[in-house]
Amino acid sequence: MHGNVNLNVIPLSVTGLKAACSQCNLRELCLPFGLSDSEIDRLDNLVSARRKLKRGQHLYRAGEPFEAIYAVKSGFFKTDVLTEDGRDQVTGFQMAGEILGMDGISSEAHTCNAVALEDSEVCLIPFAELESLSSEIRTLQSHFHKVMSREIVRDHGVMMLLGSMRAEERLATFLLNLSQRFTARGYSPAEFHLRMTREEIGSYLGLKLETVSRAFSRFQEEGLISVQQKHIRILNIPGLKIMLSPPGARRA
Amino acid sequence: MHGNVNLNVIPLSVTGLKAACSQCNLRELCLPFGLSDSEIDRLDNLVSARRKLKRGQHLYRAGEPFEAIYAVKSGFFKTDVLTEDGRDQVTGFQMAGEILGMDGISSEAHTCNAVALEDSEVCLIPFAELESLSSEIRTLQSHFHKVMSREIVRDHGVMMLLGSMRAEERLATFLLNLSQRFTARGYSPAEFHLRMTREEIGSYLGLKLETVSRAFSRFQEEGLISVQQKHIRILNIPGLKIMLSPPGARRA
DNA sequence: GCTCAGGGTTGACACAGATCAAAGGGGGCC
DNA sequence: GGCCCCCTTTGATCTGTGTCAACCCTGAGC
Repeated sequence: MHGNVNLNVIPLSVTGLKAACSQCNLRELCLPFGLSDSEIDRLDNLVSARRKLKRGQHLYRAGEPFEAIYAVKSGFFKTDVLTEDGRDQVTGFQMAGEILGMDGISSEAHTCNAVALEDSEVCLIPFAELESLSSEIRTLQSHFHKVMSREIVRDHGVMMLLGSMRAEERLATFLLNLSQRFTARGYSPAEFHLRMTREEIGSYLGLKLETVSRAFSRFQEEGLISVQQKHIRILNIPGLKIMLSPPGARRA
Repeated sequence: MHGNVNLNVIPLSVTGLKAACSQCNLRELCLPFGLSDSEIDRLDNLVSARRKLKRGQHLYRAGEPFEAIYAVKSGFFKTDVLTEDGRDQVTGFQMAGEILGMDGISSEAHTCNAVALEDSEVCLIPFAELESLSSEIRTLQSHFHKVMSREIVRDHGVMMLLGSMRAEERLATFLLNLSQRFTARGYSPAEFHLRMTREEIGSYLGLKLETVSRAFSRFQEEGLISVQQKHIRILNIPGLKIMLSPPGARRA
């Protein structure tokens, strides 16, 4: 049902049909973390398919039946939720090694939309089979629980950000978080391309796009970062970290 | 390690040492949901102890080692997270049948504080044993995953609230959410006591206590609710629901 | 190479909610 | 039963961010 468009457009996606966690350089970040070689082989049988998405394509939409979770193999995603009255809120950005779709477990239907922000590839993990296997492999069960729990902790961090930080603190937190996640994946901590628009950043941070833009400009004026459209270079990481405390505390 | 103070103060808490999910009127809301009688008996062996807390006592604190999750048997809790610079953010309020502590799974240490807002009682569920049992009882495993997922979905709702609602929409959402949860527990949908202060409500909703107080006053002027300190009566539930759309959409 | 559309930046102004301040009121504790 | 502290309410003012608007830049498509 899902994926037809994609398969038509990119027949070569069959190349990667076998997911092969055992061969994947993300396995230490992703679901296989902590498993033995033989356990990873069993996980390989479960993670049976990949799916390629073009920029702008939906991986799933709110309301669709939930059947699988997804591990980002490459690329970049956003998730967002909509209210009846049309407002939407970006709830997260996901990069390689991160898991998408766990919100759907509770009601057996997805509760948010997941959209590729660049051409991307995901590994499809059928959820019923994951539950079966995790009741046999205790390390897998335990690690999956940790992945879900980490999502809860991450959400609490976002609540903190939205509930009690000012605009520049939010943006600094966001940039440092990206930096840290890129670093964990072997990329530069200081230089990266944003895959999302100012509006999407704003939605995630509870700000309007103009406020995001002004905060970028201000950081640039202060020599903390250099911004050229979506290309960001962090010039002064400690300086950015100082932005995380409220202005009062900073001057004191 | 934890709980010493409590045990010293209230020796009678031993009364409830055996938790007995099978006898609990919350079992349809709580972890045992969907289990057969014989499965519930096995869960009973696992949920081996209860713990009583006086108002203001901590169930756990950020940084403490994580060993168990807790089901609220009676009473009312808040959870909050702190930043280094001393700001805190209430991340949730928990009532009977709800599960506390899942944030601690990921790092094997609690990442937030849980505080009783009134004299309360929880059932202690040792996590390692829960994982063991859930790999044997598939319905338990599946239900536990749903409970964690529901927490993620709830967090997304809070992110939506914090990221894109105005003060009165936030408070209306909050009141309707409480109303709905009290209803599910057999209490009145329209009349209840708030267990938390205006400041705690404000922290949860990303507002200052004065703003919360003013929004209460405004709802009262408009005849939507009646407020006497912590006693709330909702007079016009449909009217409150209309507050959930932004003012522009309301008048249109 | 030009045009066009969508994203981004910047400025002026408005306003929701924060901040500061002062005064009531209720519940817990002695 | 009385006192005191904390919570709450309300008013006045301030300010960070939203809103509205104009313009610029860049990259895609013709």
